[in-house]
Amino acid sequence: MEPAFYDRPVLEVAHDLIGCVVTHGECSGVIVETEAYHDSEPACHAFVGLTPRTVTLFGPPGLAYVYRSYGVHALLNAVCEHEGVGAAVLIRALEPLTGIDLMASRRGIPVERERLLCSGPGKLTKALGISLADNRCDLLHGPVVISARPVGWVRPAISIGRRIGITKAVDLRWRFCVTGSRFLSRPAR
DNA sequence: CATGGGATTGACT
DNA sequence: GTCAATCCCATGC
Repeated sequence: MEPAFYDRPVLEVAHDLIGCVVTHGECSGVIVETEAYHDSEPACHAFVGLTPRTVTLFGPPGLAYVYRSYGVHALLNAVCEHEGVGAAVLIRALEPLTGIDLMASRRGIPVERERLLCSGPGKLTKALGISLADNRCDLLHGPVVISARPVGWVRPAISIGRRIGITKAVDLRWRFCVTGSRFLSRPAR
């Protein structure tokens, strides 16, 4: 992945991250679901402006923004657009690729339930062992790395719909999914 | 300094 | 379908 990849409109990056690979240690998976967030709309944490929590979102593109959701789950985002703009792509689901046994043990479910290992933003961070300690890590160099689409994922069919689990700006169609994937947090509509 | 609200999940009815 | 868990941090007094 080139550094300039993330220095683009967040909707383009959210679309183009579909099919790319997230790796942490021996575990990896293909991104099958993303959502875009931008400081111009109220569902984005950066909507409130520059605070200790949102400095990462306004920082340089290509860094990870990892935050705790509902006091329980760590959620992984890729910071986008120029420094000074608060925008990021939420990684919402992966199709498991490597380290599946370790993912299953971290998730506490059998490997046979592959479809459920990374089918949600909180599930995938738990499966890959990603935590708040990975906040602000460089996604080009790790520990959390996002790399380009592998063979067979060069032209994924992508469906677009509304974002999930939010109460503001609910009508924006800023969610991107691999059409027909069994690994989504929820089916595309 | 106290309060309240989540970019969720899993257990349960 | 409902609901609690659990913690960071923005906001307001």
